Amino acid sequence: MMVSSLTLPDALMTLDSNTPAALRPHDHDACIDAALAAAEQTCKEQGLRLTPIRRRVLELVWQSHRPVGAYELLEALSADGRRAMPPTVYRALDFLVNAGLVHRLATLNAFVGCHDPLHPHQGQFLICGDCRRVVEFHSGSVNRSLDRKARNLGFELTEQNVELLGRCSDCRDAH
Amino acid sequence: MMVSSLTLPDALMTLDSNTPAALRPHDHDACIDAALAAAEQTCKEQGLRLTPIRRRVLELVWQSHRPVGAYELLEALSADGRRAMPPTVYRALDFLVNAGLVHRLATLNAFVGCHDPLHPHQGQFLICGDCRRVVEFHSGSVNRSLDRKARNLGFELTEQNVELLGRCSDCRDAH
DNA sequence: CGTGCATTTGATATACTATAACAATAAGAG
DNA sequence: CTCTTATTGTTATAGTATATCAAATGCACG
Repeated sequence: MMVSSLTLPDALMTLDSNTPAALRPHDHDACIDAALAAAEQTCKEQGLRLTPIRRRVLELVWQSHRPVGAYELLEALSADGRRAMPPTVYRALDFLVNAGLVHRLATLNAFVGCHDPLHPHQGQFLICGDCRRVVEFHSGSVNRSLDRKARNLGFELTEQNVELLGRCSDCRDAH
Repeated sequence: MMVSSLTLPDALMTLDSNTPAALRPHDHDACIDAALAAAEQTCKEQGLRLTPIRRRVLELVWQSHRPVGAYELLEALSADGRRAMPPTVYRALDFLVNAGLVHRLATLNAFVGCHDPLHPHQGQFLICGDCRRVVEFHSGSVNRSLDRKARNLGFELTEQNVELLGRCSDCRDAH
C-alpha cells in the first residue's frame, strides 16, 4: 500500500525538521518492514521465538502509528482466518511488550509499536487527542529529572510510564 | 483510629527529612480530616456540591495512601448500608477527579487522594511495587523538560500522566 | 528418529473495569 | 411553590484482561 503523500514531495518541503517521523508523510510499508526486521533481529539475539502469531500481531500493531486495542487485534486476526480468542492476542502482546517490541499505553488501554526495540528503554509518549497518533520520545533531561526526584524521595525506580496528551502540529494547523 | 507508630516517636528520629509524608508514620486521621476540609473549601470556592456520597467516597479514598479500585469503594459503600451500584461510585469519582480532589492512576486502574487540591496541577506519582503506597510529587524540572520536549516535537500539551514504579525506602530496608 | 520435557497455542469460562440509558428524586432560583 | 437543573437509582451492557486445563508444537538429547 503506497502512501499517497509520497506522490506529493512538495508537501515535505514545508515541514520543519523537528516533525517526528510518525507525523510526517512517509512510506509506511517501510516502517512495518523495518519493525519486523528489527524484531527478527532482537528475538534471534535474545533467543526468543517470534512465532507466526506473534509476528502477525506485531505487524498488525504496526499498521499505523496509532495505538490499537487488544480486541481490535483480535478482530483482525479473525479476519485472517484464525478464529482467535482473547488469550491468544493477550499472550502475543505480553510477549511483544516483554521483548520490548511493543509498548502499552496505560491511559488508552492500547498498544503501539516500539520505535527502537534494539535499545532497551522506557516509555515516554506524546498522544494527539485529535488524530490519536502517538509519538514516542526519549528525553535524557526528563529521565535525569525523574531519577533525581525519585532518589530524593527514597525510591529505587524500576519502570516509568510517561504519557502526555495534547495536540500535534497537524491537528493544530487544521484548527 | 490511632496509628500505632505514634506511640513510638523514636522511630521518627531515624527518618531523614526527605521521606515523603505518606511514607512516614503519622496521624492518618489528621490526613483524612485535612483532605476533607480542603475538599469542602475548594468545592465552596468553585461552587461545586460535595454531596454525602461524594464526601464519603473521598473519605474512603483517603483511608490509606494506597490506590483503591472503584469496586473496592463500591464494597465499602455497600458496607455502609447503601446498596450502591457501579455508576454511583464512578460518578462520584468522576466528580472528585474533575474537581482535582482525587487522581486516577492509569497503570493501576485505581484512585488516590490528591495532596494539594487547592493548587491545580497534573499527576506525577511514585508507586511502590511492594507496599503499593503512592507518593505524589510535583517537579518543576520534570515539567520544564516535558514542556520543552513537547514543544520541540510540535505538540501543545493538555494533560500529563507520569507514573513511576519502584520501591520505597521502607521496602528496600526490609529487603 | 524417537522420546521426553518445555514452550506455545487452543478453548472455555470468568473476573475486572467502566459506561449507556432512562427513571426517580433532591436542590436551588425565581 | 414551581420550574429547572443537577444528582442519584436502577438495569443492562460494553470493554479489558486473566485463570485454567487440554492439545499441539518445538527442541535437546540419546
